[in-house]
Amino acid sequence: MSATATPQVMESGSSAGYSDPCVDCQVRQYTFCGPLDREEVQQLKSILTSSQYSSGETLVLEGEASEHVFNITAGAVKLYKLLPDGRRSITGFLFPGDFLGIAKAGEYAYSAEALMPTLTCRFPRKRLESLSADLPKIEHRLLELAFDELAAAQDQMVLLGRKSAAEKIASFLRSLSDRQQRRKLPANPVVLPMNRSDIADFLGLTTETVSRTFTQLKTSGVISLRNGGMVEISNPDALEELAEGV
Amino acid sequence: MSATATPQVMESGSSAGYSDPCVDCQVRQYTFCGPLDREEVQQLKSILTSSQYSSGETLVLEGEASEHVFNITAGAVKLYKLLPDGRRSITGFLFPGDFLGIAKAGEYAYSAEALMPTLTCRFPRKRLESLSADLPKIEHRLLELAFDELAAAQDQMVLLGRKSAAEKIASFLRSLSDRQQRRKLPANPVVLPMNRSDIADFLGLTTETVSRTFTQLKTSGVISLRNGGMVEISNPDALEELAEGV
DNA sequence: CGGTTACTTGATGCATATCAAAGAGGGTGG
DNA sequence: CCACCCTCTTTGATATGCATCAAGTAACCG
Repeated sequence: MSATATPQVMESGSSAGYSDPCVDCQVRQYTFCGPLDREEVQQLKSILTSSQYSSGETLVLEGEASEHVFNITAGAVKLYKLLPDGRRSITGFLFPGDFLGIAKAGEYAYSAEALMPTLTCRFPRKRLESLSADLPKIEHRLLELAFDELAAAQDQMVLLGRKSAAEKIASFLRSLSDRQQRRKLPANPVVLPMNRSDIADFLGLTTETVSRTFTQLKTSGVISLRNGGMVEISNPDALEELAEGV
Repeated sequence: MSATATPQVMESGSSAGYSDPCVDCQVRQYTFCGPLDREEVQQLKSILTSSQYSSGETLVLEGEASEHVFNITAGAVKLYKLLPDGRRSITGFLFPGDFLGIAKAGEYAYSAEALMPTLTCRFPRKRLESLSADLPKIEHRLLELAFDELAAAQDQMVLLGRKSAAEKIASFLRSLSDRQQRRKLPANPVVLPMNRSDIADFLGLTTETVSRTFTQLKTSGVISLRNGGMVEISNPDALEELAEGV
């Protein structure tokens, strides 16, 4: 297993007279930086590193000491865990505004890999923790985010444990569409930065079943497949019904 | 769908000259009350209600306004979500020391039902939140607990998405055994307060498959079944290997 | 002790996995 | 700029693990 990639890094603490990346940040409202005032953001900025990863690069490895936490500011990331024999489970996809760095006993609980060129704000865990001691707003917001993620994890358990292949794909597309809307992007078409095999490992299926199910949904007029890995939801109501398992 | 049960309640804020239930609390170290000092615990106690539920009683219903959060102090609880057609997914089991009350947009994300006579400390969410504003230790601890739960949720996703029936049962037994140890109970035998159908809905299987798999594990000498829903782990190494999917 | 519920076991079926190979892009070097 | 190659996706044929359907058996409780 290779070591975590060392990404190209742009130091950001220093001044340059240009516009402030945190003030201009398009995703701040979604992150733990959201509730902070101008001065508090400056404190955060002083410990943050802006780092970029190219497609396929690893951000963190499961089991590594969790020295950093990240906010995704652009791109997309997959989180995954491996069984000893190579079986893989993708436990989530991250998009701009999402948080990365869940740790258990000081080690990352999963590996994370960029699905496309990705930008992050990276914080040394220790320094963020000391800062949080002074700024309880940070932990309050992190707790909100953690509860949201827990609720999403529950939904994913229902999906994995009790939904059919078609229901899984429908739920997946709806969820991505919803997340696009939360980021103020159009609900349609749904952009898929991940390949069929990633989707399969996220939904507990195989590549072939994912492909066949896409074809079925296409044939039945619920979706249509566009170039560049995009999916047009032609019949949102039908997709919704399928997803909810009616 | 019936309303949430109104449990028998014992007011605890009042004094009685007896020993203090919070000071004596055996599970405090596991809960968000853990890091508080004597005086802070008194503040918590003033907003808490001790409530008990009998087997089968509902603590909270998915979709209800989440007015309370709970610490389980005795007994056992199952958390579940339903699909419209009745399919059920059990998303977790709670034991003494565990926290209940994950909410999304002010509504419970799941239903919770007692598996046996169960005691809880129940806190009005609003009042706990205002108290947390003064006692950042509470949110800090809650965040730790939420991260632990998120890590556990990731493991459950691997289990549901990629493990065989035998691996699921083995992982399940190991996990219950570990949790017994964390509560300073013997690792063996494993006590199962839930029935086969609950286990099935937790592992994404059917009752029949759970039963057959128990029989297999028994036949192959990995476990043996005891009275009162207890399982003796006869060969912990074999169980471990199975669980990890080697 | 009878009735009820939970558990186990057996026979069969099906949704999805597996194995296999044929398109479809997409990038690169000639 | 085109031809080739590599990877991803789709489609087809077959296999299988678990679900479903169906009884029997054990445990529990009034």
